[in-house]
Amino acid sequence: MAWTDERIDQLKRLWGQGMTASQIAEELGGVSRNAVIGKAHRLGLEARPSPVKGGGDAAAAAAPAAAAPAAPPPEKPVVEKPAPVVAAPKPAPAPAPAPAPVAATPAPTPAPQPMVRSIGPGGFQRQAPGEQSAPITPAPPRRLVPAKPSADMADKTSLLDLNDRICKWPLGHPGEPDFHFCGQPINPGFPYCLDHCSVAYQAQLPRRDRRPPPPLPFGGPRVR
DNA sequence: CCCTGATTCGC
DNA sequence: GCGAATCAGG
Repeated sequence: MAWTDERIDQLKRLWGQGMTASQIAEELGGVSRNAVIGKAHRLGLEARPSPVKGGGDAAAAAAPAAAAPAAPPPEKPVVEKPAPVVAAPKPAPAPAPAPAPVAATPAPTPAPQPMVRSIGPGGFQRQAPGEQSAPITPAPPRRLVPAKPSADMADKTSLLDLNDRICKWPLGHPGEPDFHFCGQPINPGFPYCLDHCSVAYQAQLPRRDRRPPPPLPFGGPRVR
């Protein structure tokens, strides 16, 4: 994979945004983490705080000092990554000069000027070049609700009701108010009742009778 | 072990 | 110029 102008530009932006070499490599595709680092150095991009560099104090004190005051270095999310689209979390800005809520300052709200952002592979909005604050407000923690908040749920099988004798087929989606499980007696040897076993398991057809899998959109998952 | 970036060096 | 191999800290 060659370093086209476009890819070099992308490398510069992502490196500047604080993405790790691994994340950038995954984003670009077709290159290794080493390739990204090597290219970054050849381009003369600003060095990052390295675990190896300096006498320990030099890198620990000097490097973050330059970048820390305004924006702390991004933390890597603890989220697992089944897909490469989880990359590029935006660092939370320092909370010190937190802008007052919009409701509290109704008077002089400047007209929102159109902000140009590109869209990443996962649908997230990339931070615009001059943009200082995180473009995406971190999702607030979900409100915790009792397992059975209402009478509607009284006879539903909740997560806490699950045991090895009842069907664990989920009905609805986690987080929704009526999310629950089937709860019927299981088909012995399976985690689901007979009905849901018939949904969960399908007889293996002979190869010649199988319908070829539909082509995945966008060329399918990346090859690594 | 995993991760990180830096550096080296053969191509 | 490129990037795998290697180093070395977290």
